[in-house]
Amino acid sequence: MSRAPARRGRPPRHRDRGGRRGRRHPPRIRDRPEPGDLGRPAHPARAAAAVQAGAAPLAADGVGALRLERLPRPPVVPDDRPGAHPRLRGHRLGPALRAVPVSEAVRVRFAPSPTGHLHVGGARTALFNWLYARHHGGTFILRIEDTDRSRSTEEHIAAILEALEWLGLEWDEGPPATGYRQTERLALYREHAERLVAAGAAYHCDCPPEQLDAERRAAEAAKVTFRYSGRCRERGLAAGALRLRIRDDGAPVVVRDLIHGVVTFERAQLDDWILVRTDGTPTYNFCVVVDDVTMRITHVIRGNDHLSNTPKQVLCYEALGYRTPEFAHVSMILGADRGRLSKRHGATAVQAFRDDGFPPDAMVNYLARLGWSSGDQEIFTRPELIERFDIKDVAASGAVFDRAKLEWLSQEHLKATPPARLAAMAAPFIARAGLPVPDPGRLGGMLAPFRERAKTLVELVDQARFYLERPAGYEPRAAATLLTPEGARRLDLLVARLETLPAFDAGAIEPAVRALAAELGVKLVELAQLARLAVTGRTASPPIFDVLETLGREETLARLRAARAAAEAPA
RNA sequence: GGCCCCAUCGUCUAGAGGCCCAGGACACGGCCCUCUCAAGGCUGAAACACGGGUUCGAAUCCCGUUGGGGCCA
Repeated sequence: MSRAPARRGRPPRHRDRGGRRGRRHPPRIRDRPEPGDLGRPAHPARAAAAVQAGAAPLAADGVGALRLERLPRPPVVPDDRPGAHPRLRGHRLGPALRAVPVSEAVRVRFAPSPTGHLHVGGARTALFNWLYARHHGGTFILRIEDTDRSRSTEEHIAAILEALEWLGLEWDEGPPATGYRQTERLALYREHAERLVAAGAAYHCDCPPEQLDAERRAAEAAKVTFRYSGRCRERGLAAGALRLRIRDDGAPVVVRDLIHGVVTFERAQLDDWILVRTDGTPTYNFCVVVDDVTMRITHVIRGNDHLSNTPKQVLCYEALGYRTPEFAHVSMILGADRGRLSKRHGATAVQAFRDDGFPPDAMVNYLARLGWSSGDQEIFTRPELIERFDIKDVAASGAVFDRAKLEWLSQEHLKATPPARLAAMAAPFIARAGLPVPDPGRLGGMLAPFRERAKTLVELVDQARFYLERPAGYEPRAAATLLTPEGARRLDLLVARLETLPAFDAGAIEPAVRALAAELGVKLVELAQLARLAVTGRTASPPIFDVLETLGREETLARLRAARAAAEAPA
């Protein structure tokens, strides 16, 4: 029996909206650069940066030539050209800050900390990166941020890789190759720190933590932002924590974000933050900048919780003489109470969903639709996601995780899964239940009718269980009304009819049973439910005549007789 | 506390000043189909957080309030 494709053919409908949208709104420069833009002279600053990057490409394992002079600040002009990025329209930007056409060289990364399992929020961030890379034919890089040695473990790393593999988010660069863990990149951080010091862009500070804490508390009491006093700025110390020297010129720090538009931070809110701690360990924000620079990341797509860190990082890029990547801060996934998603809201680990029997494609579909949309379409295959994904369609607001919708999508994907594939996906769950795994061909036939009845593979295997073993008992309430002396008589008649049937298939069984029902003067449902209970032990199953056919004559008769015996036994 | 982000049905979202007394989907209710359970078809209820402004016209732009979230070695 052929199944409708996942999309269930509702094609031209949303083309309306999409098409209309396409007509009414100017094409974005990311998609189609305006011809007029091509001849525009590049801004000197940008050109310089491009030359630097191009002339001295940095390998992931090397530093390359670093230039430490500052980029001149571009003049500020409104970016209201028709091709301007929709999220950046109307903002006042310098040309060097304007959206540039996406080149073929898109490089994105997912950088989890191995301090726990991969949770759905991280998975969605990884997915958006992956989709962006695949959509643009770019490179998806996996980097392990394991500088927090006390909480990072090999087990977590393995679990994260496993979860990503299960989701099908294969990475182009990353483990097991070396150079993609921060602990393997310490020399890089040291080198960059030294260069910053040599250029006078960073300085050492030996202010004791107690003093800084006191100042922090004082600032809080005075209801102002805590900023480092700058006491050690000009002391020329050779040791201590390393701080970035922020030029306090009063100009706001501008973060361009592909989801949030332009976000400005007052310079007065920023201070000379610490790049390297007194004990020599680099801080998170410093590592991220060095890593993203040396890995030549073009688009930083990450969680919203990093937006507040971004101005600091931007200043660090500038101090290093690098142009900043494009940023896209994806909203967080929330629990039903709109609070941060946590275990008390239910499962959050990707692997828990795998174990619950969700197909990876369904998980990917759900995660993609959480905060992203493309017209009215809900069900997407992987290629469709890659084709349609665009950061401009990612929502800026947080999204509540809704398991019910995931379950619906799961069923939709299950319905579109060919029997052979279904058998392969279900086999591990059958084995886990301690049941024998039939050969794939036969199993596929058994499981196919359950696709529209089960939300997960676990449910599916449970419902199909009667194919894999004889019922251990009968559903009590149904047994009380069906497995009676009258039921025993009917089972006898059923056995007699089926025994002599020339062909044992649904097409032959159904008329025989209908005829028997007519002769007995009972409704078909009486016999159907009786047979169903006898053969499956339950009151719900796929169409009973199909079930009998799949079970085969011998097994059917054996189960019918067993039920008859149970009906005769004293209740 | 300071700063930043966010705000359309219960949930995910569409929405780019008039196509909107707001569309789709999940979940929920009803009807149909039916050997059970599903699936499917039809259908119902359900939202622009609040207050100001701008405008002939605001879900949409601006300001504020409220609420939620995040960051602050």
